[in-house]
Amino acid sequence: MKTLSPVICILGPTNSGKTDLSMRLFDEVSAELISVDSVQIYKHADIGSNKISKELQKKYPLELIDIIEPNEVYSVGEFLKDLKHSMDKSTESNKVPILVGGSMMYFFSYLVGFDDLPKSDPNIRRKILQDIDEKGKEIAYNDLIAKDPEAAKNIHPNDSQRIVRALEVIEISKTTMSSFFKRKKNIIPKVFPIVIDKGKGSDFDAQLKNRVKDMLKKGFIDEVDEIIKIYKTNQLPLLNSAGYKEVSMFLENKIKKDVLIEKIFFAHKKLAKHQRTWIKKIPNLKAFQTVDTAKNEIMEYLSH
RNA sequence: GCCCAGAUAGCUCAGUUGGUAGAGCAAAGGACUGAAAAUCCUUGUGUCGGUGGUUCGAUUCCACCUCUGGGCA
Repeated sequence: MKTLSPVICILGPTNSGKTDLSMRLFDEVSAELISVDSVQIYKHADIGSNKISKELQKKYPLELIDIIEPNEVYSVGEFLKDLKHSMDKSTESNKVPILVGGSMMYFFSYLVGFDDLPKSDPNIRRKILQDIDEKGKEIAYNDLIAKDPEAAKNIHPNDSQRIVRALEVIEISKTTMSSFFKRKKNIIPKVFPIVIDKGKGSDFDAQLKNRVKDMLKKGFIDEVDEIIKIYKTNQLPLLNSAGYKEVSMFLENKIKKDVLIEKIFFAHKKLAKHQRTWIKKIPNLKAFQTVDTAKNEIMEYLSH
């Protein structure tokens, strides 16, 4: 039996140097880079999700990017399965898995735990959504209180997305959603999770703004236009994500070009804020402000 | 120089038939179990441009002033 390799996790808000750090580690250790990113998962979503260039990808191959079409359903559950495969692969080839990315719920589920709820069923979901459309979400929420008061307690009456999900789980499983909740701990023998964040402030804002300008220069708008043409719809989860939503609104003439940059910038700032809120909840993270200090500490950890 | 329209929260603006004001965006904090870069929750004192006047009371009416748009010379 092989000795288990330690697992390095690099988390952090957008624009913090995660990718940089992962590539520099790759230069020095025999590693498998694995993306933890709910948008880079998608094919065609390159510029807006800040994927590294095709050129760099040759030198730094990334697992779990470009694995699904934007019109396919994907979610945390799928991700955890895919992640397991990628990790197994890297263990077999004696490489250190380096998980890097900004999808904090994915990281949270991997590091803290996740339960086997039934996966979403499009037919049942459609039925529930239709019901809400006809009768309103108040009725749906009351329905949830009746069927699963425990779950309802933790869901706000306005949060229709969660109400739908809870009703869906009940419908599929014929039991309550809360009965699944155990936060079953994943067993990770050796894991070294770190967060890199240079902090908010004017530097962060300025860099983020430049990054957004860059995206537009590289053809972000064309990218979104292309995606809408290929899949013949703009009703895709991808087009709801930070930046993609704004560009798609621009293409529908709902916002003007001169405010587009600002809107995308704000969307990304909000994303960073949301990511930081998640990060506070993840236990045992080692925090770093610069790529250098983080890299040194990780190298030191790996040398034992 | 004249005429018109503005000046209200960090930004864009609403409003008060005179009783000191509120939306969206931004900001701050938070929730989060198969859409999660999603979805949702909480938080609003701001010389209501300045100075005077009328009034019990003015951000609201009046006068003048300053500034900003636009038009005419």
